[in-house]
Amino acid sequence: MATIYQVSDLAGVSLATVSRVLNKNARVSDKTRDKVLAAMEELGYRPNSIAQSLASNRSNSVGILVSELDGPIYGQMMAGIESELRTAGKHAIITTGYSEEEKEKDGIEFLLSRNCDALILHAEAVSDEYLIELSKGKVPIYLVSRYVKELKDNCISIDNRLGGYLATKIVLDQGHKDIAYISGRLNKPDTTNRLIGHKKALAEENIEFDEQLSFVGDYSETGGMAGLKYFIDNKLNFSALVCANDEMASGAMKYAREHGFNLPEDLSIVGFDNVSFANYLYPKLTTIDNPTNEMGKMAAKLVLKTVYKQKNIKTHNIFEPKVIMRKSVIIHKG
Amino acid sequence: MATIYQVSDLAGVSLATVSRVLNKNARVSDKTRDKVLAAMEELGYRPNSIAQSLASNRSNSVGILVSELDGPIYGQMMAGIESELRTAGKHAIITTGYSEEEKEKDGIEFLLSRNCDALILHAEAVSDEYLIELSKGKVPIYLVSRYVKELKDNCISIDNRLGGYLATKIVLDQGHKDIAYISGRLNKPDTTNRLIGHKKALAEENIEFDEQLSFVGDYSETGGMAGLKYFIDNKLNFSALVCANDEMASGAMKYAREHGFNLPEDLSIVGFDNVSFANYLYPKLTTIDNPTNEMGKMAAKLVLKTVYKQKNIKTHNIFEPKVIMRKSVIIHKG
DNA sequence: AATAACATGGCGACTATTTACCAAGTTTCT
DNA sequence: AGAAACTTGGTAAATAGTCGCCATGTTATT
Repeated sequence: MATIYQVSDLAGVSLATVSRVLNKNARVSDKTRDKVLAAMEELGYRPNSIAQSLASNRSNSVGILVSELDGPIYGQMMAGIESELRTAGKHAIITTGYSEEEKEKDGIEFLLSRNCDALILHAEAVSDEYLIELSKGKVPIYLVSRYVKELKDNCISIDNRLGGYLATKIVLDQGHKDIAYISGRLNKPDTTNRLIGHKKALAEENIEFDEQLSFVGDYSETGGMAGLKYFIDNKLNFSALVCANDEMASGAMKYAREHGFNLPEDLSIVGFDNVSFANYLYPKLTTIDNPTNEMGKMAAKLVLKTVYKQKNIKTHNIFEPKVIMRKSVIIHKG
Repeated sequence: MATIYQVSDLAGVSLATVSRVLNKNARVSDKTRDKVLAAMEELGYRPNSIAQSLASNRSNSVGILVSELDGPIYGQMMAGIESELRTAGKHAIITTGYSEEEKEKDGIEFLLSRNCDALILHAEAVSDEYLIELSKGKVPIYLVSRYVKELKDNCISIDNRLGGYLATKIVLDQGHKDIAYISGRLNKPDTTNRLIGHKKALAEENIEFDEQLSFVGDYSETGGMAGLKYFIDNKLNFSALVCANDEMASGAMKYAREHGFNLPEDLSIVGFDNVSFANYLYPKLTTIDNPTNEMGKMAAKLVLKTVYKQKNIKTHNIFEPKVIMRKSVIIHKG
């Protein structure tokens, strides 16, 4: 493989000039630049990114940690991150944490050992304290879909409180009064904020929040099934069900259908996230859009702006959830 | 960040010895190894992977090209690749080609410019010739879910002919005789092989393949909808539909339901791939499992074995598709 | 106790590039 | 014409390791 020495030889130009052409950090006359570029072309020169990294102490790579590679949400997030980084010539080193504390820490260690210039983390299991401590290190970290107050400028998240509010508002607007709620585990702020939003929507309609009509699931399909089973087994009265994510909504749908419900006639259901399969469910799931793709893009932009000092990049940290109306909610006939 | 010099200082040992400990390529007495490891620990030493790469001319990174980051298939494939590579301490640089020739080439160029030790490609748009040419370069390439005869040792693929055969066999076994088939575009061997399998299954039952009852789709939901529309508009007679992938099966289901079909009573449907949402469809889709996750793992193992010379790794190149029985096919009442 | 095998030290070359610096030459402007 | 601004050359240090060689010292084997 050709080196800059050979390029400088062939172009009849000094090493420094070749470097200047490569890095665009100093004036080079058009004539000499053309000579250099022609020489590179002729030699098929490709800068050795590893040597560049070593000398400049920059790896031009950004470490990405997601919970899964094959979940519908993470895929979109990665797609967003990768496309932004790649157009900037940076690359993504991707690894997974499987929502387990030890594995997330391992993954982060792994990324640090690869000399990433920054980390974009979708860490779920690791504590706020750990992240705060980590952020004191030399490698800047950015959090997607997680809000940690102390690191708020480096967080990209959605307004989960508003999301929870909107989800419940959908069924309220259709006249439902008895609304069951399946939450995720309450140890994450995302989850509790969705619940707070739910309660707020109820309060606005002067409906008292009924502890009995809420269930703590685990964001999985089976969690949704368990939740609906619980409500039915306890002979509770409800005409609508709001779930804190689409997986649980899907599970609830399955359980409902297996137990003689006609959907959506007998039960209106709202999900959260708007994952890709929400559109494949029957009936198509009404849900709240969680713009993970754009959040991924924004996280990447934040890195480009703050770490790589690119100009003219506009960023914002909080995204607004949007209502996606489909077929799983109907007007309450009461 | 600490360097090996500081480690060797602190451990009271030579540079060479530290390197020996790091690379495990020469005998080091337990006593000195412990001293070295203790020094590393104390300094928080982490080898600089970039300097290692430069000096050893190995980047320990493998470039991955997939068609999308957020498709159900590619996610599983990446998950398989990444987990294998990571346990071996190698890392994955992931990029996308969006099934477009130019973008795939760009992506490959990008990966080559990052000094990857090998490429694992799920390239769909690029020609066989291009890949063969590429394989003559210094960086070895491996193909997933694609079979190119000239590179067969570097290809991981499934037996699509058998898959197509099994898919059609499912409905034949339930007594169906009039079987429609929605194919993908016939420019890819995967697609034509599935069709060949379909024809073979028909032939075994002495059913003549009816050109009218086959439609060329594009592997998308709308392709499936268009296919079913075509069969219906032409007033063709069929009780079962075999689709060359799950997306098209899902589209056909939607179209069928919107046009008054009761599923699965009025039409039995078989998909192909067993993507994650197949289980969320209603009725749950009977399909052929395409073990992309394992294929990804196998591709990574192949790289570990052939590029990184790891021992005791067993590999094979062709995977067998399996039937996944669910609810979208019922016995033919006729 | 002699010899072989093993463990370690020390050195130097090598990897491809960045970065800073100063000097010298060339344009351009006034 | 003289000064200022721009362009280029040349050099050298720095980046953090790998790799191979040979000499020397230390154990183990017989």
